[in-house]
Amino acid sequence: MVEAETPELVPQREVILRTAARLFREKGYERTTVRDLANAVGLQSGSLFHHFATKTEILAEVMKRGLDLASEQVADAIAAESTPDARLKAMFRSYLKALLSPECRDYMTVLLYDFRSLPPDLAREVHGYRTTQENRWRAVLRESLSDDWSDAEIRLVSQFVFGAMCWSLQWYNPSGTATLDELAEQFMQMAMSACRVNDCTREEAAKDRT
Amino acid sequence: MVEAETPELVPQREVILRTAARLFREKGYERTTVRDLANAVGLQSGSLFHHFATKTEILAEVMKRGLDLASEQVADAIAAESTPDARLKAMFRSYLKALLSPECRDYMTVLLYDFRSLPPDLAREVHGYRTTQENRWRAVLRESLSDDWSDAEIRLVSQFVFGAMCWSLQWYNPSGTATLDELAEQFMQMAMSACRVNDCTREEAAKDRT
DNA sequence: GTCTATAACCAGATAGAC
DNA sequence: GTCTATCTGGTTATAGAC
Repeated sequence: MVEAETPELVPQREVILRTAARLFREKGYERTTVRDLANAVGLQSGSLFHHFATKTEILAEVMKRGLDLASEQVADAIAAESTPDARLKAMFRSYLKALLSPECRDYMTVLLYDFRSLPPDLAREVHGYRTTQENRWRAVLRESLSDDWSDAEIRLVSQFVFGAMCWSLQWYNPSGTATLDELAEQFMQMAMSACRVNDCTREEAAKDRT
Repeated sequence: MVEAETPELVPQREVILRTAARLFREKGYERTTVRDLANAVGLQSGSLFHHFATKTEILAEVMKRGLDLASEQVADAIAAESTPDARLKAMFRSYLKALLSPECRDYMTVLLYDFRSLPPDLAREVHGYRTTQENRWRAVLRESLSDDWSDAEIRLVSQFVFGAMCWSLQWYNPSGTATLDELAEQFMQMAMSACRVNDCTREEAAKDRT
């Protein structure tokens, strides 16, 4: 049905989640009251609890939504490439672009900053979600790097490069001079070199051993 | 005086700040009550306000203390080296080691996560502190990279490599297998290669132009 | 599904005795 | 400097009418 595209028919639950992501990013989860959120979507505070049982449930949904949105974009970009090296480059490029895209940015920033506000059961759930994704991205790295890299080494490289990318949520300004595409290109190159030069180091070490 | 070294003579204000850093890191600033903090240092909640005017003042002090502690260690490490390249390597190594050191880690994590809880005036103050430091580190980068790098390019590289380092606060586990020295060495190498390979890219681009 | 009204609780900060 | 006692206001969540 075409009606599904009209803004008026976006389910109220979705509107609440989108608004929550924006407010949580701006003010932090703890400093955003259910009254703030309700008013921002044009409701009274009590009405929110018809859609969500607790405030923390909203938080967890925002985080999982962020992970879903980002992983979908990255998975699509990877699937479009046919060589390991091209897949790795596509992963880096699309990961940064997905993180900083207007659709994802609020959700992912909340995931980054407000993790400590989740109660233990929801924390486990979200953490599981996140781990699943990280393992997927590490598999792409593994595929492209030489065979003798240990799991620990792969993990270290991925912590370095994905850390650099995630950190962009701290400083990225959408109204800055560089376009998102340019930024993604340059970050991809730095990420590739962080991987490759580690390869060089290993080759030198191997030479030393012979 | 030797007495200054005995634990009993550490000023109460210091004890409060140290404890606050630890609690804020564990539970987040907003979820740590003044009662939690007071009890953790063996006081009643009202007594805290003899040492600090407001809860946010404690937060700002914790953040500035973290920046001071880290920058001191990095500055010392840089000062001990005599070539630009050695200074750059020393900066990367010491920055990671300082961030993750038991003395700094709590403070710096609070700076990272709880920035949004600062009222505007304190936010400006802490942000100024932070900018001053970042400019110092960028000067070390500039000194070691070829002359034709623009300010924007320097900024991008520093955002990448320092982002990767800061992100370690998210995942670093002091009781893990690798020592902090090993970790710092590997991160330093990846950071150096992210800088250098950007140099290679530029050389290729220069060749293309001729 | 949304509203109004409110329950039940907990927060930061203050005042004055010691 | 620390304590006790308390003020004031804000918080999540619920109940029942519409």
